[in-house]
Formats: sequence, structure tokens, C-alpha cells
Amino acid sequence: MSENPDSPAGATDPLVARREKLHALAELGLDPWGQRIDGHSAIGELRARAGEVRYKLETGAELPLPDFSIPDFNFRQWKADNGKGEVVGPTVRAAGRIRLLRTAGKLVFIDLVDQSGRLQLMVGKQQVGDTWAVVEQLDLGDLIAVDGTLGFTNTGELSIFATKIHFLTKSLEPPPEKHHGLADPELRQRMRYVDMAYNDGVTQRFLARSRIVRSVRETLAQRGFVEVEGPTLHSIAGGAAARPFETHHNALDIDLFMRIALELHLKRLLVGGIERVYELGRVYRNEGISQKHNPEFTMLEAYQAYGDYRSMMDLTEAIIVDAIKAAGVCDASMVLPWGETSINFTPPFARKTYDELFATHAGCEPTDAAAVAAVAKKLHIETAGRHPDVVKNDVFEATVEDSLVGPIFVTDYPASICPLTKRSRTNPAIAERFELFIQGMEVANAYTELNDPDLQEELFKTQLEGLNDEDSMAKMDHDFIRALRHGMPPAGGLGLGIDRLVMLLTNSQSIRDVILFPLLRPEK
RNA sequence: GGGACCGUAGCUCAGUUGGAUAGAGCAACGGACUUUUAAUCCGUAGGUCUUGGGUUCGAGCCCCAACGGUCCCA
Repeated sequence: MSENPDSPAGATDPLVARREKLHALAELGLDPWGQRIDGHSAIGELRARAGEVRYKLETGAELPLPDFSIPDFNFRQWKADNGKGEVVGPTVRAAGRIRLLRTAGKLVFIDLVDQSGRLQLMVGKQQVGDTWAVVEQLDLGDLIAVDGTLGFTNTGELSIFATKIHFLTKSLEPPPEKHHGLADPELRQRMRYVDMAYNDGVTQRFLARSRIVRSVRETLAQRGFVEVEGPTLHSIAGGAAARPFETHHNALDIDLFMRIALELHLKRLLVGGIERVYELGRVYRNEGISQKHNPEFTMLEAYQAYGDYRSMMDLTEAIIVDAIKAAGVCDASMVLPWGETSINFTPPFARKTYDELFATHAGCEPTDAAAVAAVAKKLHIETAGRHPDVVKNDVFEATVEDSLVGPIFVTDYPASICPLTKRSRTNPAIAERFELFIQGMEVANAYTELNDPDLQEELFKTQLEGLNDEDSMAKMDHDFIRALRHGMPPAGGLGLGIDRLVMLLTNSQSIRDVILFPLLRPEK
């Protein structure tokens, strides 16, 4: 774009017009990229000060303002009835982005937004004096600060009656359409800053995510859990059955994997002596993208020495219940909206065993291997050369999971598909494990952790044999086995998908609505 | 991986059975307006119809492919 200062005013190309206003501001002696500004209040706080606004009569008497929420209330009439006077309010300063701008001759109404909300400015040519020259250069999207007094317009709208505008930053790109905002899902993700700045509720959703994450940390801290940071570059991608991203370290000339789970290093820390330990961080899985899957996502894993999976069930419930309160997304009822329906998070959550649910939904007895295989065939699930319990679990996933509207804890899984799980003392075919399902989504997964190094090694081997070639990037982590041989206390362990939790608590049907910058193909 | 649907102005969308110069709203530009609320009113300007082939006298529209996206299934 040329920067010709001689270019004629009045260009109809929005980009050119904005550039021209940039120059016009400079010619007024103003910095179009602004300066530090102090002493401004959050718009949310200013709204809370509406009660300070008074109506001052010419006699000097002050009246409190009427209730503007009354339907069809006529403020003009009220003022006429109460005698000549003026609206007086506290002197305030606000800063934010121009979302809407309405001109009415020598009067301009601006909807200013900041992180805490939206507030109207009323800017009169006579009232702002020299500042009017700045007002004439304003575009939607510009960042400004305003000095003025809080008051109400004739229509009862709380507004700042401006005395001065401080120009802060020029927006050189036009904003999206003002009624619908940015609608294209791809553009919303690619230009998340635009999505947040101009689509209602987006910023609030991510602020809610932040409160949820902080609440999870607080709940864990209250219970004595210590937060640590394990390595994200692993030489063996362990702790879960998932395909890792591969990378390479040049100086050492070794291939490395981005971590697919946090588990194996956290357990080493149990061996080391941290009795309650967790990490809340990013893991990476080189798999497909869907409404419930992003290649990088945020996971909580927590381990409690001397506990078991039942300890983790209580912890999971507490984390979620606290997070709902902290997120500020519902009243005291613990019922959250979810699309056309709602989710009732009132504790305690339901608890059912794997086999109970299997028998109900899969249409055959979980113990009848032949019957399970027959159902698998009908569902086009591969059976040849695969462990019967792996097949059975595929059947479970295909037939049961969608009906788990929940919240529901599914307990007592087949031991063979849970190589890191301690078996039940009373029934060695059963693993002490639960998964928490909500709206068919697997939100949490917990075990009584296996701490017998020899059994662990054996089960690892069995698991590796059960995998097809695609998944066989998994390798035996001998150092982890060695750590177990030094003695890991009996423990409960929990994994909780933070993104999915945030989805459920913010009524977001796609994981991409709760991840600020989901993975996309590069532009062009 | 399979299937369905979508891609038209900066943004949100129309575009009839394949037919003449591809439309509207918002945003932009010029003008009117000191109490607007998606402000309103008058006027102006803005297009490689995703891309590449093909069918046809004629393609935004039909066919094929590619690219990008959305959803469903696995």
C-alpha cells in the first residue's frame, strides 16, 4: 500500500481510508500508536457505580435517579416532572476498543468495550472542544481512553459524558460485520484475536477457562498436592497408547518424542518421595482432529501415595464441583446448560461397573467371549490376532460410551487392557480403575496404580504384543521399571482432560471453542 | 480412511429451470442530524463468483479434479 501523503481524502477503500486517518492524527500532533495511560477503571466497575449518579436541580437540591428498568420509562418526562436540572455523576476514565459508533450530527455515541464489559460514551462537539478533531478520525476498532462524567442519557442508558478523548491505537484493519461478527469457524480460529474482540462471549469463555484451571490448581493445593514440571521431550513415548510426534535433537543426534502422557515421570516422583504430586500441562498426540480431539491438549495427572482409585474418585468430584463454582457459569443448583439439554453436576456422581454397563448396552454377556466376538464382527471391529479384551473394549466404546450422559463413574475394567493398573484383590481379571464419562465424553481416567515392577514389565510386554504395527512405536521403558524396583508406594492416579472439562462447563460443543489457537493447516 | 454439505464484495448473506450489465445489508466515502441503541435518511464507490479443466450458442448455477472448510460415520 502506498503511503502517498498527497493522496486525496475520501478514499472508499476501507484500508486506505484508515491509513489516511492515521496520517491525519499525526498531523494533529497525536501519536496514532499511543502512550501509557493511568487512572482508568474497568468498565465493569464503572457500571457498578451507576448508583452514584444524581439529578441536581437548579435549586441545588439533589434527587436520586429513577429506576430505568421500568418498561417504557420516559426519562425526559421524569426530568420535566421534577424540574429543571442536570444529571451529575462521578468523574471517570475508561479505556478500550470502539465496538460501535453512531453519529448524530455534532454528537457521537460510542460503544466502548474492555475486558470487563461494554459502556456507551456520549461525545458532544461542544462538550469536548479541541478533542472533536480526534473524534472525526475515529474508526471502529480503534483503541481510545476517555475522560468524562458518569451519567444517563435521555433513554436511560448509563454513559460516560466525554470531556476528552485520548487516542491510543489505530486499527488499520476493518472489523467484521457488526450484526453477526465473524461467523466462519475457520476464520474465527485463525484470527482468534478478531473472534475475541468482536464476537460476544468469546473472551468471557476463555476467562472462564482460566478460572477453571486456577480452581483445579487450588483444589489440589488444598489437598497437599505439589505441582511439578516433567519433561515434554521423551526418548520413549510412554504412559498411554497413542502415536507421538517425532522430533530430533541435533547436538545429541537422537530422535525424541513429544510426550503423550505425564504418568511415568510423575510416578518416578512418587518413588522419589513426593507423596501427592501433579502436573497440569500440554501433551501431544499425533492423531486425527475432531470436535473432541486436538493434537495438543491440556491434561491433568495427579498421583496420591497410599491412596487408591477410590481416593481419586473423591478427588475428581471435588475438582469438578469446585471448578463449576469458580467458573461462575451457574447458580447454586449445579445444573449447567449443554446445547438443547443440561447436565446435572450435583454430587455424588453415579457409579456403575464396566460389566454392568456392557451387559445393558452391548446386548451380550461380557464374560461370553464368543458372543462378544460376534457383536464385534457385526460392528466391523477387527478381531483377528487381537486380545479378546481389547476387542471387548472396542465393543464397549462403540455401544456404551454414547449412552453415558453422566456424570457417571465407570468402574472395574478388564485387567488386560489396563497394564498400568493394579488388579482387584478379589478378582484378578478386574482392574481397579474408573473412567468418568459426561455426555459420552471420557473426561477422567483413574487407577489404583500398579507398583509391582515384575508384573508391570510382564504386562507391558503383553500390551506391546497386542498392538498392531501402527501403534507399535511404543517401547518398554526400562528406567521406569527400574524406578518401580526401588519401591513406589501404593497409590491412586488420576488423569483428567482439562479441555473437555472446560467444554462441559462452558457449554462448548467443540474442543476448538475452548482452545485459543487450535491446530490448523497453514494459511495458503 | 469413507460419505454428505459448503466456498459469491473487507464481513454477513441472496442469486429461481443454465439466459441480458451478479444483488442486498453491514463496513467505507460525500452530505443532513446535540440524546442514539444493529440509529435513521439522501448519494457514491466496491467482484479473478476458491482454483484448473470440461459440457454448452451461453456457466455463479451442470460434470470432473484439486485446494480449503463444516458435519456425520469408522
